[in-house]
Amino acid sequence: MGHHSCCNQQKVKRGLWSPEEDEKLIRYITTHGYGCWSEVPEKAGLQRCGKSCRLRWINYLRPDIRRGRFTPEEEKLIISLHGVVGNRWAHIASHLPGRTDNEIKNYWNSWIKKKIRKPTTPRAMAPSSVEFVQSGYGLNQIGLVNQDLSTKPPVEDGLFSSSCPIFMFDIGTVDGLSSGNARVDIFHESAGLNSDSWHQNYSTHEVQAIPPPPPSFTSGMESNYLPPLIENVETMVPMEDQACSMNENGEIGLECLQRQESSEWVDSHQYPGFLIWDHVEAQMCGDGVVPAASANLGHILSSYPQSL
DNA sequence: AAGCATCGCAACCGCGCATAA
DNA sequence: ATTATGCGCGGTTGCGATGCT
Repeated sequence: MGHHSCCNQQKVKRGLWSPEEDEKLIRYITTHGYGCWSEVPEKAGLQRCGKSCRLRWINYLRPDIRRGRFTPEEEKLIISLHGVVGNRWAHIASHLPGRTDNEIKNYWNSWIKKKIRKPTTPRAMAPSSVEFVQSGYGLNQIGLVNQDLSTKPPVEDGLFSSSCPIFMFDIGTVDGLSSGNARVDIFHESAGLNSDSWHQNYSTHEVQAIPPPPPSFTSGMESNYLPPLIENVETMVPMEDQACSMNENGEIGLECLQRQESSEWVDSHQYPGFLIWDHVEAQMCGDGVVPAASANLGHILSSYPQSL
C-alpha cells in the first residue's frame, strides 16, 4: 500500500517546464481533455508524471487562468476568507475566479513575510467583552474556528497591528440560542474602500461607533438591529463552513461554503448586510439559497456595511 | 563590479480521501 | 474487507531575479 509516488518511475523529467513541453500539454489537453491525469504524459508524449502535468495545467496553462497582481478587492476577499477558513487555499481560490490555490498561497506567504518585518506596535487586546480583530481574524484569534491553530502563527499580531479593525464583536453579552458557543457578533467595514484607504483609515485602537443602520439594511431588522428569530430551524452550518465574500455589485454576504451531507448550501449568499456568526441557523428555501430575511442570525448586535 | 541576502513563485512532496479492483 | 490507484490539497523546497552592501 503506502504511498504510491507517481514520480519515481524511469526517466521522468522534473523541474521547470520547457515551452515545448507546455505546448505538448496544451495541445493534448485542448483536444482530448484530461480524464485521467496518469494517462496524460504518455498520450501527450511527455516524460513527466501525471501529477506534474496536472499541476502545470491547473496552475499555469489552463486558459481561464488570471495572472498579474491581485486587486485590492481580491486582497480583501482573501483576507476575509482566510480569516474564516484559514489555510484552505483551494477553498479560498474557489471564490476568486481564475486564481489558483498555489498563487493565493504564495501571495499570502510572501505578504506575511513582508508584514513580519514591519515593526509592530504592541496592542493590548481589550479583555472586556468588546474586542477588535482585523479582517476575519477575530474568529480565529478567539479560537472559534475549528482548525489547527499552528497554521496561524503568532505572525498575525504583527501582520495586522498596522491594519484595520474590520470586525467588532461582543462576546457573551447576549444570550444565544446555543448556550455552548461563544457568541460573536460582528460588523464589517464597507465594501467600497480601496486598499490604500482601507489600510490608512483604520488603526487597531479605533473604536468605531455603531452608526444607524442604512435604509437598505433595515428590512425586517429594525428593532435594535436584531433580526427576527426563525422558528423553523432545519439545519446548522458549522462555522468553518462560513465565509464572507463580495459580489460584483460590491455587496458583501455570508456564504455557507459547504454542508456536510448536502450540496444545497453551497454558495448560498447575497445578503444586503454583512454577517458572520459563530453558527448559523437558517431556514432553507427551495433552491437552497438562504435569503437574508429568513436566516436566523441569533443575536446580532450590529451588522451592516458602514457606508452603504 | 562582485558577492551575498532576500524575495517571489513554480514545482515538488507527502498525506488524506475517494474509489476501483 | 482489503489493497491499489488516482486526485487534490497544504506544506515545503529550490532557483532565478532582484536588491543591498
